[in-house]
Amino acid sequence: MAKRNDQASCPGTDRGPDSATIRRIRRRLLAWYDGNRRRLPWRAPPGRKSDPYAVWLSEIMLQQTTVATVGPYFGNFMARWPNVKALAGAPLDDVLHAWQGLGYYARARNLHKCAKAVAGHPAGKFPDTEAGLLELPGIGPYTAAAIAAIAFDQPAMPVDGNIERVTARLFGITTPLPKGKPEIAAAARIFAATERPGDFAQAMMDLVERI
DNA sequence: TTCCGGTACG
DNA sequence: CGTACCGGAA
Repeated sequence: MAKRNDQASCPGTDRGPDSATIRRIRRRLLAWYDGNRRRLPWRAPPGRKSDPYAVWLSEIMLQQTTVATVGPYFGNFMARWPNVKALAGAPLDDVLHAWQGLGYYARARNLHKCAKAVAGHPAGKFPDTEAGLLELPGIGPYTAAAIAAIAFDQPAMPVDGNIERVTARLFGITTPLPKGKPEIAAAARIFAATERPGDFAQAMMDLVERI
């Protein structure tokens, strides 16, 4: 990895926000988040460490359902299976039944499979890197980045359709999708390489509600 | 009623 | 790379 091979030889695709712009947007976004962050059951209070199990569980549920709907299900799961070991030890049928109403039952199966995989590890804990998380059942690129950032403060940025919209808005990127996707992804990625990756990710998520 | 969406799978 | 999954929202 001696040299960086960007698209300097490809005219028209090497655009990106300059560092001053990025710094300005960072400050603005974090300041906004510090004053407007949503209080969510799976979200740790400011300054406190979040529970990776809770973050993982919520992210899996939120893949397919709104915050309002997930709320009660998340509470039920946490009350019944407070940690990954408890969930791993539960009968699959119980998990599927508790999942009833959320849809995408393949994910409930993967949830259970993932819990068993994690609990089966020597450490019995979730991997704290994006790459490690990505290997687990039911965890794709988006969820791996979300958990890495929120639970472990790793420099990762989950990018879904909403984050794309927010990023495009923040950086004034007007290139229409899907053509502007690489440009937007590049901007979002720069965001992640900062000191408060978890807060950035959650700020982006919360900001969606205000756009 | 159509459209939308992370992930796994074909 | 396209499709299925399953409910909610438009």
